[in-house]
Amino acid sequence: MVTLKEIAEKCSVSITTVSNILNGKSNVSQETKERVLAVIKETGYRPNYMARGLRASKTNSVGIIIDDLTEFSSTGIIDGIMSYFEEHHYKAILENLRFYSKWGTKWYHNKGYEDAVQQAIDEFEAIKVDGIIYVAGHARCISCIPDNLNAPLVIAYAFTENPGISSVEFDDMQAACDMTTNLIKNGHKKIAVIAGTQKNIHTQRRLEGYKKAIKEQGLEDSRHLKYANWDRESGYEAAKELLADNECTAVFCFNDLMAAGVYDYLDEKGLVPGKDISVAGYDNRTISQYLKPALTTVEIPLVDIGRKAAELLLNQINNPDNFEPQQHFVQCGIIERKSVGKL
Amino acid sequence: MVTLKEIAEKCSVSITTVSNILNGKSNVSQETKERVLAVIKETGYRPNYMARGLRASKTNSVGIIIDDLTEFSSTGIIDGIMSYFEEHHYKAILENLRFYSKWGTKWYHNKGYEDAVQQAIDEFEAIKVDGIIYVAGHARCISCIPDNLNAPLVIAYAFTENPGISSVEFDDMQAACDMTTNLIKNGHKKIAVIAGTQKNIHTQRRLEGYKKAIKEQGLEDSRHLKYANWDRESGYEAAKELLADNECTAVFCFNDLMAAGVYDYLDEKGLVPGKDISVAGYDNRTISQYLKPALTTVEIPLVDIGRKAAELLLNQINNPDNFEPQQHFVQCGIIERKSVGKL
DNA sequence: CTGAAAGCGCTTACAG
DNA sequence: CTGAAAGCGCTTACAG
Repeated sequence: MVTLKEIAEKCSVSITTVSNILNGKSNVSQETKERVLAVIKETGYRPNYMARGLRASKTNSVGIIIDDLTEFSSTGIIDGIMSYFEEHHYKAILENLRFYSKWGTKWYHNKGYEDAVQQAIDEFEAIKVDGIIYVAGHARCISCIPDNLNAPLVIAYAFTENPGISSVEFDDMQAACDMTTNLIKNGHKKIAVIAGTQKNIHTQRRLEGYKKAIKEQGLEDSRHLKYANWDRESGYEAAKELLADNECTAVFCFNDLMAAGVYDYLDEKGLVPGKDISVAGYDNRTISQYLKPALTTVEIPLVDIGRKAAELLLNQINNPDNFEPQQHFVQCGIIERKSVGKL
Repeated sequence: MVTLKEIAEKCSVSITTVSNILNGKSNVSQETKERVLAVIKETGYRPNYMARGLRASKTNSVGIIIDDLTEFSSTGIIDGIMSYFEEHHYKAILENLRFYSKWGTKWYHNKGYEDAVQQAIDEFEAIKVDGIIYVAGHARCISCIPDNLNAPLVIAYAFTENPGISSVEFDDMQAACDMTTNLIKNGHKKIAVIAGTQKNIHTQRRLEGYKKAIKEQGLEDSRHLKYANWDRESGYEAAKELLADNECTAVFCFNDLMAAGVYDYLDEKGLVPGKDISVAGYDNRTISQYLKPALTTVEIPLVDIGRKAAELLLNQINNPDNFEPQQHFVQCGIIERKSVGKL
């Protein structure tokens, strides 16, 4: 490994001068600069990251902590974060907590998880990252972020009650409202809803959005509501109960997986989604365009969430003193496909 | 930030002693050890990663370079890599090259990509990782790995002609052979194949497997072969041409996306997959179980590929002198669902 | 414009 | 069992 010292010797200058050139200081003569730069190029010299990080306070790197990389939302958000930092010449390092893989879907009941988060933050601080982004696997109030952080931290896909920490989420409530309104505008007056698990924040927000739309459009609140488990089977079971009385002309599922379960039920009954009964999903997962007919659903702007989180973090890094923590909400879009029919 | 020096002062011992305790050296009295450990705990001291890395040669961290995180194969492989290293107390750092996102599916025609790989390797060497895993987005011969590596490197999901570098892939040929045999055992004698792009290595290997099975089972090579583009539309188009003459009773698609295209075509014709015509896929992507009927396909053991790559790398790190580079092939499984019927 | 020197927080022979 | 000292490769006042 070539070092500063060797470059300095080769050029017969001091290491200070080489360092100054490397760091774009202006106090070096054009002649030496060119000479040194040539040698640097020729030797393939790269500054030692450890030494630099040890000495300087800034490492130009940020840490990303992620609940679980295999969650459907993760890669999009990370891609957004990484694209933003790439543009701004920051290095992004990923720490994957693997909560779902290790502990299943109910991992947040496992108290050990807070220690794991704490430890990940500690490690990033030990590595001296300039900032940290915590990417959650689902919306929730995150209470395990310590107060005495050495580096700025922003939360993506969840929030916190700590007033000093920024977060970026998507506008879950409004998207659910928009989708419901869309259903109503298509002539549906009795809309069943297959919600997620009852205490889940996504469930609560989407339900709120649904109710808002119902109210705005002057409809009555449906009694056709089932809490389900976010998966295909529970969607199927819920459909079986909800649609038995033939009262509803549409079903709003709070995710695409449960919508697939509704398709299963309809299939079994010889009913066609979008024709006999309309169904709407949420998430715009890949499967939604492979279902037949293709599923009308809500698109969550994952990449934008990632980019926005990165932007907030970078602002905070660059203005540690006069930044304003903010709770940012990115808007979702409705993807209209073939599963919602006009009445 | 608490430092070694502060701990030492608090305990009235030298920093050497504290360092020795931290690194599990045995030459410390039980009494001092306990006293120091207590203070370390109390102060929440964490060793400075930079300082340690600068001084010691080993950082207990590895770098993962990935063509593109958003490829379907990426998260599984990475999850495998990270689980292995977590068990062995290594830190894994991810660098996402974002080739597909930046340059589309044909990015490897873009010569700039080799520089990007080179640069990623350089950066990891500057960070002083103990080793590097390169996770490819699709199988190919990787020729841009420099010879003068400072850290061991292993390739996952692709290979190289450099004899000193280990790689781990899956047995593409054998899986295609197995799937074809499965089709034949179900009574199919005329099997159409919708291959991927012609020069692609997956295409070549799968074709080889298909031919091997045909030969082993004493069948004649089918004339019903189309090269397609790996996507749904091209699968649809290929099906249209291949199935027009009603000669084939089954179609083997070299990925699930194209199989979905075949479903589209069959649907249009009022034909039922698995009943009127059998169809097999490859990859076992999420969509394959949401297609109707559920798609019989090849499962690629992504997590195993990741874990194996991690294992090979760790072996090489621990035995830099007497390790044997190897080309490892992980076996695939066949997932039998509903799209293949018995004749 | 240039360089000698201190120091970032550790680890590692080495001496006692 | 314990510690003084050198040194990893840089950056940063500071002096000239």
